[in-house]
Amino acid sequence: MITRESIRSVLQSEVGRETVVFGWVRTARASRNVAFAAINDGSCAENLQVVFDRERFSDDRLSGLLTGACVRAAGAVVQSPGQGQVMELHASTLEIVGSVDDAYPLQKKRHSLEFLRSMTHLRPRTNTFANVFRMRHHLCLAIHRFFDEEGFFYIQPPLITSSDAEGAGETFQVTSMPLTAVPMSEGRVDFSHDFFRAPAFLSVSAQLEAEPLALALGKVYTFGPTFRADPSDTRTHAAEFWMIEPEMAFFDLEDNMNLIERFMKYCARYVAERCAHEVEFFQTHYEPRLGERYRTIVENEFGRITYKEALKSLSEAGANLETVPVWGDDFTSEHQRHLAGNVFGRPVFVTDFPACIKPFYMRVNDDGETVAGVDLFAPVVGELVGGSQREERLEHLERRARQAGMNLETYRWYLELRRWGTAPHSGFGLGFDRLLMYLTGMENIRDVIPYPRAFGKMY
RNA sequence: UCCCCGAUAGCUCAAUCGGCAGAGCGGGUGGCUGUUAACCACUAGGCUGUAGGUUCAAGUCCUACUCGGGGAGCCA
Repeated sequence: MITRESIRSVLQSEVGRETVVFGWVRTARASRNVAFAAINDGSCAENLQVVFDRERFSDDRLSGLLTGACVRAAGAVVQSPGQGQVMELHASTLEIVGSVDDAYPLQKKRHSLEFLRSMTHLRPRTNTFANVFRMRHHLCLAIHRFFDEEGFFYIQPPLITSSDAEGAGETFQVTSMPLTAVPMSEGRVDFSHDFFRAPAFLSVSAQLEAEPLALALGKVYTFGPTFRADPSDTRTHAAEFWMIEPEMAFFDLEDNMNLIERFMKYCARYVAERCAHEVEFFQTHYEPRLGERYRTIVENEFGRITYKEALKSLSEAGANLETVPVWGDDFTSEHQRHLAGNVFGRPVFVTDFPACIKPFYMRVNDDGETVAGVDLFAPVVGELVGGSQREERLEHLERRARQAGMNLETYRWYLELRRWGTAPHSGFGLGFDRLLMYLTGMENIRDVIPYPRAFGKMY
């Protein structure tokens, strides 16, 4: 058994005792009488300064104390006479657990995020990525806590599905057939030889699978990976990302929006409290207005306008925009940023979109031409959430599915939910990694995911 | 997929009109010092992304490609 105390624990404890720490050297420097090493073990953002008395430690023993080396140090926790830290470890023993050679790529100085992206195995050792991944953990917990406190049940939908979830994006196909010799029959792929004896895909959304659970358990949420084969090569798209998809029986669109807003406020408050050091770090190094962003989320009510009102607002801004949308257009990222950034200066809900630009499952409004859908646009990052009240009336749902050219037989189970004990219900989807971008200020989704998968690239 | 920008030492970047390849950091050596991305001196380190072309001369201009970044579209 390895005896060891985390640096987090050391820094939170009292001075005047012996301990043992392990960690990676961030910086090291030697003076005539003493040598210093700042070591970090990932348990917290702060380094522990370890001091070596040079009468006790020969030059030879200290020579392995290089940036990146993994070390074990034992000694006394003492008050630091220096300025930069409250306490430090006065070492009695030093062991180089894992040495480094001079090819170790991480240096004391700042590296570009692009450079670090090329080494996903090493970048967690930098302050930036350690902070991102620590916050990622806390945000996950915030999400589970929020839904638990709200009376939701956490469900795990299948990742392999038989449907290609209408409208949600391109799918990755899953097969056990050899691609070099795909069984064919009458010019078509013969799926009777495939693993499931039918085409199978990686899930692009858990919504359709979550609805039946909501119509039994009341309030449920999913939180897991989603796969999209969209050839979108942008800083906000990943081929594999995590989504939060709550689904609630007896929720109309307004209930839905209220929930989204409570969710966002809860997450921001939770992270601001639990990750105060990390938030401060990101504010200092990446987004000077991050604190303001948190305050805006927590303290202000989100904006709420309809698609129609948004169109009006955008046409008034006309000259300042590249394009002005007309009825039936989807909003571009420029429109989203304008509404959230310039018009409201805070996250804003846009509701009641034309039916023709939204999927078949969104509930048709009384006007017959719009649907009870909602998007949440945030300043800087654009669309964060997409949701809707679901169409619970069988005849409406069938009509819209037919209009969309869908094979009703494939969705028979989905339609049966409306045939037997249907109920008004709503839900939404939120991109977890984008939320993390919003709360860290990181501007590329590839910098908030440990091993990003993107169009044309596996890091 | 389209548009724009970029690629120079291990890293971050300079290099004027096309005219000798530079600095800081990191590495090595020495000095100084309870130091804080320590500091000072010296030192090693380069087929300027790849392949062609123009020119007396190309890091610099032209073409193609590769890789990286940003934007658009689509979405979360």
